[in-house]
Amino acid sequence: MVTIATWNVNSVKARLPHLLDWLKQSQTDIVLIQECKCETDKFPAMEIEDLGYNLAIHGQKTYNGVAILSKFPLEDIQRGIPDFEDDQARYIEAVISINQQALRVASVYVPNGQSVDSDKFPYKLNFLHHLHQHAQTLLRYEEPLVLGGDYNVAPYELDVFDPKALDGTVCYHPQERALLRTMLHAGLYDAYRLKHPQARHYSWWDYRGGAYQNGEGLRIDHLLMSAQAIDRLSECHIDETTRKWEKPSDHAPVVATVSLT
DNA sequence: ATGGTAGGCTCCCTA
Repeated sequence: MVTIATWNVNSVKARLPHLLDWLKQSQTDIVLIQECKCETDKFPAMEIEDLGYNLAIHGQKTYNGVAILSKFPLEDIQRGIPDFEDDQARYIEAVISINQQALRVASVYVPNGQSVDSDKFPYKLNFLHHLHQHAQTLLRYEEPLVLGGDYNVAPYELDVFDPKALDGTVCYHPQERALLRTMLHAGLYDAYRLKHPQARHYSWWDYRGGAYQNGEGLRIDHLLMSAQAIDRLSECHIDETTRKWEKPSDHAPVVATVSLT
């Protein structure tokens, strides 16, 4: 059994104690993290390596930044979506060898978009378009594939606390939901939703307005898997433990267990 | 109620 998680940590330096504690207690094999908010050479690599992880980092100062933590060896590291010019560090991909079997993974941080009338919103749609194009390329390999990350999109009504009020706002706008659902209809499977078809469980809660205490969240962090990976999925859950800790990330980890021999 | 909180970094931007 191999466990794989995605977690937007909102600053790897500010969240290092939480990250280390969570890694120790959860013993997750592969962790895809987003919003590291630090340059590659300033990444707290030693503390994480000391817990037995290999690292692939695509860092950036102040904003963005993604990384892959893996107890198995990492190969063929790719930074950025191929054929997509982007000065923001939002995508890193690697091949993980597990008992001579290849599992391709990526840590993805889709732009938030800020608001629908912002110029960041078309950038978000363009990013999703290129992510979809690249996913199509990867799916043609017919391998176990996990594209995990903060997608900043809640695909269905069940994924937001107030679908009527939020309809048309960023993270729940028809255009971005359509783009994410295009990926889901083109051969990628949403691991959490597959295992919990009716559950209303969120992965992100705004820091503002006591959103977590009020149960006002969105399910925007996803583990999207190819058929070859989803066929081996035995379990998937959202781990709210860390969201209850002092000074938490606004996101909770999404964790899947896959049987790879 | 056009706010609220958090992180990084600079007196503001992003989420």
